[in-house]
Parts: sequence; structure tokens; C-alpha cells
Amino acid sequence: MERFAEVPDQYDPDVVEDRVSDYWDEVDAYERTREHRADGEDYFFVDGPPYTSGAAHMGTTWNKTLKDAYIRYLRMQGYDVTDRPGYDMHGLPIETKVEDRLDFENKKDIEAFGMENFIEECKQFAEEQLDGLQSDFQSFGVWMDWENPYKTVTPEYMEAAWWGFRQAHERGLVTQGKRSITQCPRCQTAIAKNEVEYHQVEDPSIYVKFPLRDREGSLVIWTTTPWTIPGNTFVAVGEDVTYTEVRAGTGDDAETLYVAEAVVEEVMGKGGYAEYEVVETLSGEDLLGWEYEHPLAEEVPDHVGFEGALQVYHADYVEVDRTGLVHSAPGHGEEDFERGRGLGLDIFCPVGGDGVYDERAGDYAGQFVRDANEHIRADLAEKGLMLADETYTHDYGQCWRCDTDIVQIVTDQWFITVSDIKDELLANIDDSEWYPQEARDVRFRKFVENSPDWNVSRQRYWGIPIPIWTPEDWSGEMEDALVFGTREELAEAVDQNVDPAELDLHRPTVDDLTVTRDGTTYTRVPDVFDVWLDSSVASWGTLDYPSDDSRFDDLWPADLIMEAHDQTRGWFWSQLGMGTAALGEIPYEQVLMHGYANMPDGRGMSKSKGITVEPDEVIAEHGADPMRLFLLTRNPQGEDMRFSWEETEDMERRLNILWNVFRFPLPYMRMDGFDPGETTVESVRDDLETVDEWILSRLQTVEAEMTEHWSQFRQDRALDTLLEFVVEDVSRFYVQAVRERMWMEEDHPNKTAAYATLYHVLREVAALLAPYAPFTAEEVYGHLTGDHGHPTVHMCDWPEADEGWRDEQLEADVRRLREVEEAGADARQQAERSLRWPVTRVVVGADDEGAVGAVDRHRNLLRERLNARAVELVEPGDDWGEVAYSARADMSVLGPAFGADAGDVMNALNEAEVAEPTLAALEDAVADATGMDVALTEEMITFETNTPPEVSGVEFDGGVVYVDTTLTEDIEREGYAREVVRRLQEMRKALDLDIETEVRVAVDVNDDRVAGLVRDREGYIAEEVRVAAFVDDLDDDARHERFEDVEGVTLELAVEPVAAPTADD
RNA sequence: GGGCCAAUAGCUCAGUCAGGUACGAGCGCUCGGCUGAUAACCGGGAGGUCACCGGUUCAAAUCCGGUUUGGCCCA
Repeated sequence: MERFAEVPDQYDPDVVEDRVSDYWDEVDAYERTREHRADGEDYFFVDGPPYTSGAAHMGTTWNKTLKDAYIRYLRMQGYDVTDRPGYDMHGLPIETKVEDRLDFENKKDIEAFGMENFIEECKQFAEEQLDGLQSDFQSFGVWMDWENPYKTVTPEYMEAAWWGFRQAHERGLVTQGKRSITQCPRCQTAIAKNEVEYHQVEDPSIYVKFPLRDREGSLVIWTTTPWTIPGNTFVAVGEDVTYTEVRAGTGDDAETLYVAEAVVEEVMGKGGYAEYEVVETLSGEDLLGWEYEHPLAEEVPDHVGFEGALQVYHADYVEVDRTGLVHSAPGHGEEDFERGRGLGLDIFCPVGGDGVYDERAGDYAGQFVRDANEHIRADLAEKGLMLADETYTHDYGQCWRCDTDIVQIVTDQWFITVSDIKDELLANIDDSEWYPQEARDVRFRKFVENSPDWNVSRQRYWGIPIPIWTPEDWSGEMEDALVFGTREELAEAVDQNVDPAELDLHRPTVDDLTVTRDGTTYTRVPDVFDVWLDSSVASWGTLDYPSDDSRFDDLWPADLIMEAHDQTRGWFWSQLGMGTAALGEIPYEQVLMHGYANMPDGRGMSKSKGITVEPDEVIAEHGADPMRLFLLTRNPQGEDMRFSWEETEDMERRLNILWNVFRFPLPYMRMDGFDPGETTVESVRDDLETVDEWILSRLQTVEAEMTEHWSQFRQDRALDTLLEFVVEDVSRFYVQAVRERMWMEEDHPNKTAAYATLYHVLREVAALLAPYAPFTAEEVYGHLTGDHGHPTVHMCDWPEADEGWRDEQLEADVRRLREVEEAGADARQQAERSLRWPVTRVVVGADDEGAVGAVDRHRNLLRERLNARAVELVEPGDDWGEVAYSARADMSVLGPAFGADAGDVMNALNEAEVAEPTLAALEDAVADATGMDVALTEEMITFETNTPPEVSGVEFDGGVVYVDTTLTEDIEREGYAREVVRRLQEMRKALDLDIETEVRVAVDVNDDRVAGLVRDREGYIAEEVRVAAFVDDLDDDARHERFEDVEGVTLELAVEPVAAPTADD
């Protein structure tokens, strides 16, 4: 690209993005940037793999934008950053999507279709989704290693999972065991608790009498799952709860019931007992050991009958609602299971993985459990055991993929027993730094403290097969099982002849492999891993370890990961668990935990409910860079964000301001042949004006602040700092101040200094912007450097503040000066004198030396900006004009001194107006107002000067600006002339005239005196508007306009261009 | 039902850890200004029960307890 080439007037993100994307391809910008840092210090970033079951939504987009920004920033800091993207491609969600696609109902359809075919379909589906995600991410400028992503479905990656699992096994942390699990009866697999979604369902709500043995009466229990009653093993009470023996009903129909005291009335009501009598109260402890008859003893002949079954026990989970007695089936409920095991009771679960009773369920065998509810209710009613039969609407768990109601059953599962290493897990947490830190110390720690053993097995197809081979009559002891950690080990051990390099580790290939040792044949357990295990090994899977061990030692553990807070229980946890189980260490050193992307109104986004803002819509509407800027101005530490179209649009506007600032000097620099290689800010140092020095100093401050913010993982604050600098300092102040210098026709050191300064500022701004808006930054940088810089801005070093250019005094001065200017503008407005009209003088009454210095040093600048003939300065102690004084109270001093009276004193002080600025005068004023006799000190107040209205004064922090708006003929002359000029310029523009074109002009003013004043300044008007001739009248072809009430007169103006000279002239 | 987080101007958010007048910021609104960087820019103004209720304190947006609403996680 040619340096200082022309750019479009208007910033158009689409055009910039298209052009820059092509340019990046053309010059291999990404590859060269990586190459540029190849010798830098290693920085091991690990990408949390998105799941390949849909397009990138706003949350993923925010996440990847953050990752991209930090990777770019770290590269600019000199690091050689690992940027391999990852994709999580196994698991039930993809299986169910493929089942939908193939119109399958259940596992039988899969078996009929063929496991191998099904797995191939899953793989294809995942790959398609992956392609979509890759192009989504690239559409908003993310630079990662798209050619070489890690995929959880490759043999290398699957081996990484095997290896980790084997390491855990070697530490004795792998076991098989029975657990109460949430099972999807359609998918016929355990599903993780976080895969359970809760929906409102109407279930039975039944009160059942369990007849007591050896004594009269029944225990009354309540349940919403009649189908678990066949599995009933004990009834739980609370030891400390008070229960009641109730005689319910009258006469021969009366019966004895036991319920908690607090709910007697309610239960009696449910049972429809018109009368009842409390016979006795007992504690829960009294009930312990009572025995009862199984309520479905005949229907389920194989019901539990072992020693200890069908008795009353204490359990912590008992609450005093419903009946206060809890039907407990350790073969189903999780709490029941834990308590049952604690009591040493056998586990009885007559339900299979498909939710159908087996033969042990007697009459109900072969029925689907939820269908059996009806029969069980009928049977209980017939036996007279149903005290109440109602329905109840509550939240019940469903499979997140197929919406089938889950069943709670006990099955054999494989576990990593992380509860055995909980102390180690908790200790390892402290080896990671979290941003924000509280997330680690509160939320994460609590989760780890409460985490149960990790059920890693799923009875499905599309996943990493569990690498355990067991003999036919396996003892259940892990020492009698074989666990393989690599393809090579497996190939060596199996009876079949396989090439480890060719071996696909998926089912069904590995299912057919057998191992024979000492005459015993081992076969693989049929399960696959929970998909959470896949991503848990990402820190070494990213490196293809263990099949490629070349980088592990240098890089592991990860320097940084960043994900949303839902991953506290997801990836942050799974990696901690796996890393600790396999390697005894936490696999990441720093965590940036961001929030969720919500709708503009704060609701969560939901694709299924159609509540989303899609990233591609935003890009189409405002562009990728503005979207990125919006996302990157959000706090990345834990807080959810609300997407905002308005804020995104505002980012586009700010980039437009930058665009205007950037393109403004290009034509001048091009015309003058400015060479930034030769003419640097150093080389023109002696010619720099104050504003140049100021903007260069501000630049250093901005760089220092930004670097500090980035180091704290607050890129949002760094971006705010940068945008404020561009908009406030560069655009609104510096460019305004140097415009005239750029227009100078002849060469002048003053102009060259402005070029060098603005060039330097813009080039550094491009670098500072690069991590945020990579396309726009590239476009700006390319136009500024042409063939003289790096091929891409992303190869630049991060600009560091150069203290040699920093001048804090100057920055403070200009801050002051701008306050003076603002106050002056305000004062003018109060006096209704527009800026176009000069004022005779501006007087600054300064309160302190800071203001004195600032005004004194920058008198000329101030005069120009306030359009004043003179700027005068009144130093502290001197008086100017007639002024009164008031005070402003400092509450932090008043509070301790006056206690409860402080508020009143403050109000009195703030309202006081005194003739002289003394404490004594204020004390009198306070006494008048409150009747209190107070002793004031200097620390309590700040004096303020009040300006008389006739001179139009406005306060600023450091004094008062007075504007003297007295009119003189000379000022009117200039004022009216400028009114005319401005309107003529407007008309020129309306005529779309070139800057060089000369015009003929007619001016008519309806006031003879003013007309004369304007005529006096025709020379000035001619120069400004390129007037070739003033004429009395112009014909109808010329543009005529009439302006009413221009400072009291009416102007009629006419303009026509002087015919352009032709080639014949 | 439990844990964590949030709630400040019409909108998006600072300020809360270390209590001291909300000089709050930007956007939007409104009134005015500027005019060859111009679909840009500048100034003024209006706009707040700091979600609600209680407590601690001379003093609470800030600390404590509770409630409501939203988000995430878990049941």
C-alpha cells in the first residue's frame, strides 16, 4: 500500500474489513506475526473448546473476542503465544441431534442402523458444525491457528484422555461402583446433573399408609413417585421431630395413624377424616426400629425382606412437611441411596436402564415405570392403603436433549474418586490466580468442597471408549482389570493384530479387541467417557501429549485460560479434577472468568425460545470492529453483560471520529512529501509547540495507564482510556488546535513539527487499537506506514510510555486551561454572545498558582479559543471587579468536628455569602443561620468567588472566568463579517463548489450602518470565501438566500461561481 | 429449595473493598453554538426514593440483616 494514499470520506466497517481480510491473505499476515514472535518467551494459552452443535452465539463471540484481544496483546508484548483452537466434538447432544436427523426413536434404531454407521454420522455432523464455527470466528477477526485445531475426536486427543485416566488409575482413583444416577430412559444412559433441565410437570401426589408390624396402625408417607414404592426399603424420620399417634375417624372405621405433630390437621384433612383424636405424642427417636409391612408385598413378592429392611430409621433429609415420614428407596433416590448404604442396607432397584421394571417387580414387570404409576395407585387404593390420591405440579428433571422425564435408578458406573484427594484439590486451587479472585475463593472453593466422586461413564456410542478391559467373572477389584493409557500399549496387549498408528479408538473398533492373559480373556467394558472428561485433558491434549512429548515439559501447565462463569462447575472444575488426579497439579495458572451475554433487557439469551441477538446480525448492521469494541468495553471479570445496539453504534461513531482524525492530515502530508522516517518527533523536538508537547505527553500517560489495566485483566478500562484520548484529546483538542498549521502553504518548521507529532500519535494509536479493532487498526497503520513499516500492525511491539516525553505539569496545565475555556464558553453563552463575535477581553481570576501558571503560559491559545482580543490574569490576593465570597464545606472534616450538627453547619456554610473571604465572616453567617456558635478552621471550607452578573463570570476549578462583552464598532465589524463568511461558506457547500473555485457575490444588508461595517471587511470576506468580485446584483441563475434576524439585521446573499477557465483561454 | 453474583439518571455503566455534599461519565433527550475533519464537532439544561424494608453510626449508594427482581450454578 502506498503511504498517505487517499481514503474514503466515510468510515465504512464493511469495506475496511473486506479489504483488510484480503490483505491479510495476500501477505500471510497471521503466519508472519507468529513467525515474528517465534523466538519470544513461551506463553501457553489453552482454548476452552466450544461444543460443536450449533453456530457461534453472542456468548461464544464475546469469549473468542476476549481471547483474540489478549493473544494479540501478548504477542505485541513479545510472547510466542500458543493459540491452537479446540473443539469439543463427542457426546450425547450430538448423538441426539443425529438421531433426530435420522428419525430414530431409541437405542434399538441405532443398533439396527449399525454402530459404525451411526458414529460416522456423528463425526460428520460434528465436522460440519466445526466448519461453521471456524468461519464464524474468522468473520470477526479472531486470529488463531485455524489450520490446525485440536479436535477431541482424533486418535491423538483420545489418547490424551486415556493417558490421563490411566494416570488417575495408577494413583488408585478409578473404581466401579453402584450409584444413584439420573438416567434418561430414552437415551438409556446416565446423564450428568447439569444435563438435566427442569420443567413443570403434573405428577401424582399420594399419601400412603404403611401398616405396622407388631402393633396397631400405620405410618403415613407421601410421595410423587408411586413407581418407587416397589423399591421401598425403609421409612425415614427425624430423631428430633415430634410425631403423633392419631386415632382417625369414628367407631369401627377408626384407625391409628402416625404423622408428624405439625402436620396432623393437614393430613387428616387430606384423608377426609371428619373427626380425629390425638392419642399420644412421641419423638422420632421413639419410632426408630419399628417394623412395617411392605405395602405392595403381594404384588412384588421379591420385595426387600433382608435383615434390617422395612424398618424406621433416622435420616437428615427428613423435613416436617407433608407427613414428616419419608418413604426411602435406596435403589432410586440419591439421598436414599447414600443413607441406605450408610445403614448397611442392600440396594434394591427392580428397574432397568430403559425405565422398565424387571421380573423382580412382580406384577409390574415389563411396564414402563411412569405407566405403572396408575396400576400402583389402583392397587394401593384397593388394599385400603391410599390415604389421599392427588396430583401435584412441580419442577421435574428432563433430559436436556430429548425432553424425556428422567428416572432415578442405581446402576454400575465408573468413577474417578476425587473425594479421596479433596485436600489436594483444595490446595491446588491456590496455585492458580483468578480474575476476579473472589470467584476462586468463594464460588469455586465451595464447589470443590462439595463435589462428589466423578461419574465418568456413559452407556452410549459417540464418545471416547473407556480403556478398561475386565475378565469374564471380574472380582470388581481394579487390580484384576486392565487399564490402557496409549494406543501402543493396547496394540501390544491385544490378541488381534493391530497397527497403533492406524487404530481408530472409537467404538465399535475397540469393542472387538480382546486381551488374553494366563488363559483368561479380557473384554472392554462397553461404556464411553462422559464428554466432560474429554475437555478436562485439554491442557495436554492441545499439545498432542503423550503421542508428541516435544513441548509438554516446556509449556505445561497453561499460563492462561478464559471462559464464562458457568465453567466454574464445568471446565475449570474438570481440569482441576483431572489435572490433580493424573498429575497432582492444577493445569492452569491464571483464569480470566467472564460473564454471560444477556439480552438488552437483561434476560438470558435462549436459542430455543428465539431470544437472541445473533453476532452476524450485529456485524451486518455495524461491522465486526464496532461489535468487538462493544464486547471489549465490558468488564471481563465475572459480570454479565447486556448486549446494547446503541452502544455498539456508538463504537462505530467513535471509530468514525478516529477515521476523521486519521484522514485529515493525509492530503497535506502527501502534498508536502512528508517523510516520517526522516522527520521524527525527536528530530523536530526544538520546533514543537506546547500543544505538540502536550499531546505527546498525554500519549505516554495513556500508554502507561493502558499497560497497567491490561496487566490487571481490565482491557475494558484500557480501551476506555484509549477512546477517551482519541476523542477528547486528539480530535476535540489537538486537531482543532493544529488545523491552521496544516493549512500553511509554505514549508515551515512549525508545520513539520505538527506533521511529525500527529503522525507519531496516530501510528501509536493504531498499535494501541490493534488488539481491539484489528481491521481498522490495520487500515490506519497501512496508510501511515506504506511499505516502510511491518507488513501488519499486529507485528508491532506494544507501545511503552517514554518518560522523556512525559510532562505532568503540562498535562495538568492543559486540563486547567480546558476548564477555563469551558467556563469562558459558558460565560459567553450567558451573555448571549456567540463565539463568532470577538470579545474585548477575558479576565481570569485565579485562585491558585496552578491556574495562574496555566493561563499565563497559554495566553495565546486561550485567546484564540475564546475569540478574545485580550486575556488578562488576576492573581490570588488581587481583586478584580466587584465580587462576593461564599464557602464550600468539606464534610469529611465537618463530620468528626460537629457530629450530629455537621449537616446543618454544612448547609449554613454552603448558603452563606460574605463580603470578605475570612473564617470570622463565615462563623457569623453560620451563627445567623443556625444559632450555633461554631469555630471553623481552614480545612473545613474552600472559599469561592461569586461574580457580578453584569460582567458575566463563570467559575472553574481554580478560579473564575469573566468575559467582557462590551461591543465596539470594530468588534461588530468582525462579527458581522464572520456571519457573512459563514453563510457564504454554507452556500458554497450547497453548490458543491471545489475549494479552489472563485465566486461572484452579492451582499445586501437591510441596515445601512451594518452594511457599511460589512463593506469595510470585504477584503477579509474575499480571502475567506474566494470572492473574485462583489457585485450589486446577480441574476436568477445564482444561488440566492435570505437570512432573517442575524444579530438584529436581515442578510440577503447571492453566490455564483466564476466560469472555470477552459483550455482555450 | 440451596450457593454465588448483580440492582446507581430514559439507556450502558463508574463510584461500594478502606462510610463523609452523587462537581458522577458516556449515550439519548432538550436548548443554544460552531462550520471546508462536516453523516463530524462544542457549550448549557432537564433528568436520581443509589431496587425495597430494617439495623449499626454523628454520618450509609458504601457496612450488617431481611425482602424483591434478574443472571449463573446446583437440587
